[in-house]
Amino acid sequence: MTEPPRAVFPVRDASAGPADLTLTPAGEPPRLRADAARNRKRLLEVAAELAAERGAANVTMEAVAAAAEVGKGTVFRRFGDRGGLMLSLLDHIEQQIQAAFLSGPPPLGPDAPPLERLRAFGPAVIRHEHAHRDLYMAAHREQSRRYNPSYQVRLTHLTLLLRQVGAPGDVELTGHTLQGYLDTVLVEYLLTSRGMPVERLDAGWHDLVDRLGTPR
Amino acid sequence: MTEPPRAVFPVRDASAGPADLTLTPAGEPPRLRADAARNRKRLLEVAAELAAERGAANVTMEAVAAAAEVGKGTVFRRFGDRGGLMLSLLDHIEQQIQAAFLSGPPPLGPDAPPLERLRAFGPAVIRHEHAHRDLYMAAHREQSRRYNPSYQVRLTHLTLLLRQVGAPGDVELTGHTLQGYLDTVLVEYLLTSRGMPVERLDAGWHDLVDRLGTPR
DNA sequence: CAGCTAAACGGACTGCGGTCCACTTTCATT
DNA sequence: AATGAAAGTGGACCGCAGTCCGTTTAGCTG
Repeated sequence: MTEPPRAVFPVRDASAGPADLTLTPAGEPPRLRADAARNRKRLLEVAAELAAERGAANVTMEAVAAAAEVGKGTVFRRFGDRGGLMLSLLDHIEQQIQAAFLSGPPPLGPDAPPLERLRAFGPAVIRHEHAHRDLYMAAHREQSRRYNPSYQVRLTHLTLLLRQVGAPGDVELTGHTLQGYLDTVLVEYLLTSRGMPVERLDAGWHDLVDRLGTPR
Repeated sequence: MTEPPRAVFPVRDASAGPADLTLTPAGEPPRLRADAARNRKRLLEVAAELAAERGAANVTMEAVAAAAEVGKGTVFRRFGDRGGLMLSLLDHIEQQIQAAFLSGPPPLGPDAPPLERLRAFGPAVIRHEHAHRDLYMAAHREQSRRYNPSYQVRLTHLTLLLRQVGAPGDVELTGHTLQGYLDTVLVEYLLTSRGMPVERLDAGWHDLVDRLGTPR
């Protein structure tokens, strides 16, 4: 419960009515002391290594501490809990897709018309999450902080696009609905347990966007 | 990992294409030995008591075992893990709402036209989940088994109704989308953390159903 | 009713997440 | 350079989920 705000894009909220999201305290991280910063970096590196070699689900806090040659308390002080560590690991990966839809090339990025961006969003996220499912699932398991900064960024983005395409109704709720469709656990369940081809999920997304996004 | 199938309504699946859901092994519970059955019952009673008095989140497996005067191993043998116990506790509660929409009075039950049932479903579930949020949240925390029998029952019901109202597109995926909107954690977040009035969620549901359910 | 086997039982044991607190280090101030 | 306080550190410690295995018991079979 001590972890400084995650390195999520600042996102000055250009939309979202009552959504002043207290979750991202907005100020930049309260600078760490030199030794702390060094340790934080080492911990993340080591944790990423361990996750790569034995799967994120099998990374224990103790192992991370040991491999980084610090005390266990240090890991907890820095990341709060296991969920915090996983979220921090995810940050890096999450930034890739954030960059893609906030400032990348069309059809995802800002140079495409809103409807196209909206349609492209789903397939991109689905593939991204699937590619990094190990970490996403592990982070999910520690449900502390669902509705974390990443979620908020995606939500803000979706509601913005929805407004731009003239979506009717309660745009914020529609955003949550769309996010629900992209939920990692659901996607993984459909792809893996139910064996759906990813194209079917894509089609489902396009349908959803068409129905929820168009002015009717 | 030993828990016998939950006491969910058999639900001879009248719809659901590739949904032969292996999750509910369909056969009735492989009868327990007399002592085991007795203990199972005691354990559930005791667990419900403890949950009522100290909150489901604070019920430990050991405490349940102790209060029921059995060994810890017995609790685990019976319910597999904490998630299994919580799910079993929820069963009882879940059956109430299942009964309501499978065989209760209109507008939820079978004597109302499908579109009305569909529209009534959301508000009913939202209120139900909210009323029992303690258990739903606790059960959720043990994410082992999301997409459990209860989920499947709701899904089957929703897809059936969707077909009856002539919903276009991929009805199974639409069912998952609707379920996503009713996800306990999301609902709780919106109601509690975001302070939305429940009527707003109701309205969102009606909108969603209208948009996804009507033939366009 | 005796005998047998699969099921159930109990509780010691392990491993991990998370807390606590006495001690050390950084770094701003003067 | 000295110094004081805030920040950081490490590791013993705690509680709980989940496992393991030697013992007990239900309940069939003859």
